[in-house]
Amino acid sequence: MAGQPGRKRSEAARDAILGAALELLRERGYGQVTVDAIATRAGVGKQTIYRWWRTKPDVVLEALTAHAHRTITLPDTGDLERDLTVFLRATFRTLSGSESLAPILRGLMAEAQLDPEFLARFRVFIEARRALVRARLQSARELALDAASVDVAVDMIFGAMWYRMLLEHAPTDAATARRVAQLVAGMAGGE
Amino acid sequence: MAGQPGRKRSEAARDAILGAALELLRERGYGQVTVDAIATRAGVGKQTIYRWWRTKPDVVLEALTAHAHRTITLPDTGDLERDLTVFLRATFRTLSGSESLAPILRGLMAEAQLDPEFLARFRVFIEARRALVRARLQSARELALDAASVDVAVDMIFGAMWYRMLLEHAPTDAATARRVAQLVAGMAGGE
DNA sequence: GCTTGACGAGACTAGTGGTCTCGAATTATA
DNA sequence: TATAATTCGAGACCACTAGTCTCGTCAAGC
Repeated sequence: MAGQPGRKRSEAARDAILGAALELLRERGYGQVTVDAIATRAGVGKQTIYRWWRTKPDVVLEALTAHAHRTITLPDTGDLERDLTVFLRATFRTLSGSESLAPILRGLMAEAQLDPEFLARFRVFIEARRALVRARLQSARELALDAASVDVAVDMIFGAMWYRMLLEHAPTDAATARRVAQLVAGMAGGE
Repeated sequence: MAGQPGRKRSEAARDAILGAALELLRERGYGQVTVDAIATRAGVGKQTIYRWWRTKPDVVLEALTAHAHRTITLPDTGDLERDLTVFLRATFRTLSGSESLAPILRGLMAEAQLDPEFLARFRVFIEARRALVRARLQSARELALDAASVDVAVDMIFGAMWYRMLLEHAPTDAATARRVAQLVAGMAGGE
C-alpha cells in the first residue's frame, strides 16, 4: 500500500468543523444553522466541509455521533420493566436540559423527510438503538412474542419517544420512562 | 353586521389552489412542490395564495384536511382489541397505495420541526386523532390505567405509526394494525 | 359611479445549499 | 531538489424558492 502523495486531511479542521457545528446547533437550533456559519466559526473554507461531507445534515449527524459516542446500555437483570426503565430514563435524560439533543435529532428527522438519500444514512443511526431494545425484548421471559410483534413493540417504545419529541405535546421525562416500561412489561399478559 | 365592500373571496380560486396542491403533492412529493407551481397549476396569482394562507405548509395542511375530511371513527363494541384493530386498519389504509397520505404527512411533520409556529397549528390536526384514541382507552374496561399512562399508551400507538412512516424501515399494514391492537389490549394484564 | 378589496400576473428581495476557482501549503516520489 | 498530487482557506458564484410588492383589472356595497 503505497502512501498517496498530496497534503493529508487536516484533523484539526475536522474537529473544528464538528465542534463549531455543535456550538451553533446549541446556540441557534438546527433550522438557524447555516453551512456558511459553520465554516466561518470553524475558520475553514466551505469547500473543506463539502469535500468530506455530502450535505449539511451529514455534518450534523457526525457532530452528534462524535459527541454522543458513549452508547447508552440496556442492562439485562431478568426484570424487563426495571431494565427498560433504566434505559429509557438514561435515554430521555439526553433529551432535556440545556444540553438536550432533541433539537438536533428533530432537525435531522426533518431533513430525512425531505431528502430520501439522507434518510437511508439516518436510519443506520436509528437502527443501532432499535437493535438494542429488540434484543432485550426477545430475551424477555415476561413476553412471549413472535419476531414481528417484538418489532412492533420496539417501534411503540421509540415511537412514543419520537412522537413526543417531535410534537412537544407531552414531556419525555423520568415518569414517562417508567410508564412506558410498565406498559411494555404488561404487554401480552403478566402484571 | 354590515356587508363589507369590495370584491369577495373567490371560492373557485380557493378550490383550485387546494386541488392543485393535492395534485402536485401526489405527482412530485412534498419536497418538490413549490408555491409557484401551485399558483401556476391553479391559474392563480401567488399573492392570492399568500393572502389566505401564511406559509406553504399551511396550504398543504388545509389541502390535506379538506380532502380527508371524513374522520375515521373508532367504534366502541366493548372489545378494545377489536375496536383498535378496526381503527388502525382504516388509518393505515390511508397511508398506503397510490393515494397514500404518508408523503404529505411526512412533509408537514418536517416543516413543523423547522417552524415552531407551524408546529402549533399542526398539533391541532394531530390532537384530534389523539383525543379519539384517548377516549376509547379511558373507557376500556380491559385497561385500568391512570390518565398519564393512558396518554403514554396513546403516544405509543400513534408513535409507532409515525415512527414507521417517517423512517420507512417497516410497513404500516393490516398485520401491524392487528399487532399494535393486540399489544395495547394486553397492556397491564389480560390476554 | 365611487370606494374598497380581491383578482391574475409577474418583477423583485432575501436567504441558503452547494459548486467552482484560485493561490498557498503539504506530502510522497523521483 | 524538483514534481505531481491533493488539501487548505477564502470567496465568488449559481440555482432555487419562500415570501413581498406593485400594477392594472374586476366585482361588490353604498
